Amino acid sequence: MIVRTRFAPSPTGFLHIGGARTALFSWAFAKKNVGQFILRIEDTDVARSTPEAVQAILDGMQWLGLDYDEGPFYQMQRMDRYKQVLQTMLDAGTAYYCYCTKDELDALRESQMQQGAKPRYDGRWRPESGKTLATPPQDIPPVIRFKNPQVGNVVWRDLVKGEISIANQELDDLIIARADGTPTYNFCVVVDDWEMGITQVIRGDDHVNNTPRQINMLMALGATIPQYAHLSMILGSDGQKLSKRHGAVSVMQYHEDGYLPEAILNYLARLGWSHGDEEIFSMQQFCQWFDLDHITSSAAQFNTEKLNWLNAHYIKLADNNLLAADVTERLAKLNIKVTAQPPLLEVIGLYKERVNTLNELATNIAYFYQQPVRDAVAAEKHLTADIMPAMTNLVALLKAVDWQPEAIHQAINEVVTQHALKFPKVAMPLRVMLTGIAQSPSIDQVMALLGKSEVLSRIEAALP
RNA sequence: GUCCCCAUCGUCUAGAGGCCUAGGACACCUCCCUUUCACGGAGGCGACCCGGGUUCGAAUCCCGGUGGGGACGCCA
Repeated sequence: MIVRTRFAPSPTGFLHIGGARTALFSWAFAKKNVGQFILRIEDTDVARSTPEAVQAILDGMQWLGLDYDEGPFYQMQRMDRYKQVLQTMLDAGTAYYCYCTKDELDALRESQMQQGAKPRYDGRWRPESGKTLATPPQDIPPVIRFKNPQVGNVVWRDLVKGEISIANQELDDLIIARADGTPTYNFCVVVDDWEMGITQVIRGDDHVNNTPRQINMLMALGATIPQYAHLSMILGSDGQKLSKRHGAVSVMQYHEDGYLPEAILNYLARLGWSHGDEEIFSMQQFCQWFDLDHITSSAAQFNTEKLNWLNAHYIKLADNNLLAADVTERLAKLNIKVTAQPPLLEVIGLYKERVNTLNELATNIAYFYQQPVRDAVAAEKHLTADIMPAMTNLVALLKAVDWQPEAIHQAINEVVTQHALKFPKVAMPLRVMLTGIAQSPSIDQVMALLGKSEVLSRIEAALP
């Protein structure tokens, strides 16, 4: 049988890091098994779904390179089909109308909670042989409920958590269609997973409790039951649950912040899954290795340091032309225009091994294209009066230098010797004068790239 | 409250009864490299939640406890 997996986000917000990992694992599982990966937008919550959110999800998937073989399907466009199935269930007696109002239900829930019981529908409109139902009120539009079995257990072997068993007694008759006739999530999922031929449902572990209900509905419909794999959640760096209010950020925010998709993907792959001691690998490699057996069943905490490490790694590997295009845009956002000189490709070559993010890369090289922003602490420490004679001397020497790193280095050395100093004693003030800060790559290389006239003018501007 | 799930260094993890004196990675510390900061290299610190069982032998299996998380919507 062909493996078919799906990612089924609801468009009520952006694609966040947890959703991205779920998508990644579903995608990888399909790739690994030469199957198909389907994208399905679960937009039945009309009140909260937005076209912007749909777009944000699509953008996120695209940025990460998570391509799908089918879809995106939109549940709102499948209404007719859901209603057909609903009618079938009504006819078969596996679903029924319920005339309870929301207020009635709220009151019921509250009293059950107060008694320490699990809040659940009490079945007052559930048809039973020998039971006489009240007369349906004319003024209340009914919802449709699924007639869940009341005895026995629902048991399935979860592909990551192992055998899970839940008693039907714990389940109530859930609403599968609202009073306005629109079907609800649990019902649409069942119909779609069934009709789209999903073989493995890979999703967040907050769906574990929905699974027995879905299995019951699938059985009521005579459908094939897919396998389930429930992924544990990703916690924020502080160990707390990620939520819209707390720490959850869009994957596109990582783009903004200067992370490469390769780094995000590699990081996410290792968050909850492992292949021995492997830490760094391509998506191609990941798709060959990926399996459900090596997924951790416990929650994982997000760790920016490790992401940074991976990002730094992938920046080192990245093509300079790609980095140049990206960094040019980032600099433009800072109102810095990249000019032909110094050559951006060379500047990037000098800096790509020293940064964690593309934003860092952009801000670190900004001084090549605008006057340096001087750090007060560095200036106070290194731009001391006693060094100025040497710097003045350096300017004179540099004017005659053939502008190559070696020659520049020699000129500095000459000043060092003449003034009986150590190399850093000259290099550090130079660094601050040219870059504004006390850290940079080899100063002669920086100077070579910056260009003779610019170097001279920056030093002279810094001289008393 | 009820049900479900989870538990190895600070963090991500390896671990399928003897290979474990518990391995790797990030972070941290030290040293080396050095022209500052990084990069890189070499070391170091650091964990099996607790208690019972099963077994010749348990991080691994079972039970209980504790702790954490999730679910209990006319949300998904």
